[in-house]
Amino acid sequence: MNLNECPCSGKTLARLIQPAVMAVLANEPLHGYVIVQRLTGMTMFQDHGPDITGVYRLLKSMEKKGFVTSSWELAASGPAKRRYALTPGGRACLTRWITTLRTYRDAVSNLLDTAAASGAAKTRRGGNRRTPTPEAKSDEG
Amino acid sequence: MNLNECPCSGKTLARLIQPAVMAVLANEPLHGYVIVQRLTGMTMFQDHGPDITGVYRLLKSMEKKGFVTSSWELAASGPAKRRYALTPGGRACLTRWITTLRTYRDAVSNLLDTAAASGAAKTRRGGNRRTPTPEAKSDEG
DNA sequence: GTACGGTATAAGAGATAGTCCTATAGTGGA
DNA sequence: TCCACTATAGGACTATCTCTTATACCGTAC
Repeated sequence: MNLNECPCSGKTLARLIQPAVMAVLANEPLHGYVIVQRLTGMTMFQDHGPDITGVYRLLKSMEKKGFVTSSWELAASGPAKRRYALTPGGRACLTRWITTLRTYRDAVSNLLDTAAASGAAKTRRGGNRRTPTPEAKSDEG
Repeated sequence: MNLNECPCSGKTLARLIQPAVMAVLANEPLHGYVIVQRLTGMTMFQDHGPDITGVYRLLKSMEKKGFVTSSWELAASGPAKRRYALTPGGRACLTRWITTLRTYRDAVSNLLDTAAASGAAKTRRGGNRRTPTPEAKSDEG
């Protein structure tokens, strides 16, 4: 029982790299490496950043699905870079993601309410502040 | 390119079954089947409900990790039921989940902002914000 | 002139999580 | 007997994610 190995630590909260990549690509075509840097600055990857291999792998699969296109960029100096751009299909996917994310955020809030109402959060004593939440009036607890 | 097979459809938005199960178990010990029914009523599983096999599988793994305990309940009629109860360790995990979920909700909001700001949501017309992207003038290929 | 770190891409192997299909067992109704 | 509902669960598969390792180019330090 090591809570640091548990998903509750927040380390493995993912499954959202796809929309995150699409979101940064929606602004402008970028190289994989730059995408990773952008993602690293995002809230969802705060301290650790996404796995680089995973991002490249994802970009490959996204290209296969037609969500992005890529082209090699040969600069005068430095290694070749692959430049990824969002396709109209990818943009449609991102648009749908936005709806999904709203639902998701809602679901997480709902889950938070359920969890908080269960009393699991009451580890600390000293008067659980009677939050004026709507469920305060329900006859539960 | 079938968006119905894409995670953006919201079908595969999961990874949160664990805290959901813990949240419903925090109130009272329950049978697996009842847990599934409770989950089905939650926002995050609105229309489809969780996979039953997955929930039983999860409960097993949670027991192995020490987050729940189980005991067989032999009623006068009907098949034997396994009754799951949250352990103190499981409760600690749930408490941590609450913090994680807040962070997660925050991250999703942040991602929503990024995605919405990218203009992906602007499927409707109404004057596309004049954002002459830098690569509009460079002809890279 | 090579060792090191940064930029840039990517495959292999494995872990984890979740879904679909199937199997079991008891109860009750048509 | 067949079917539906309650109740639990394994097998096989897929998707996703991580860890390790590999490559190639570049600049700087020693």
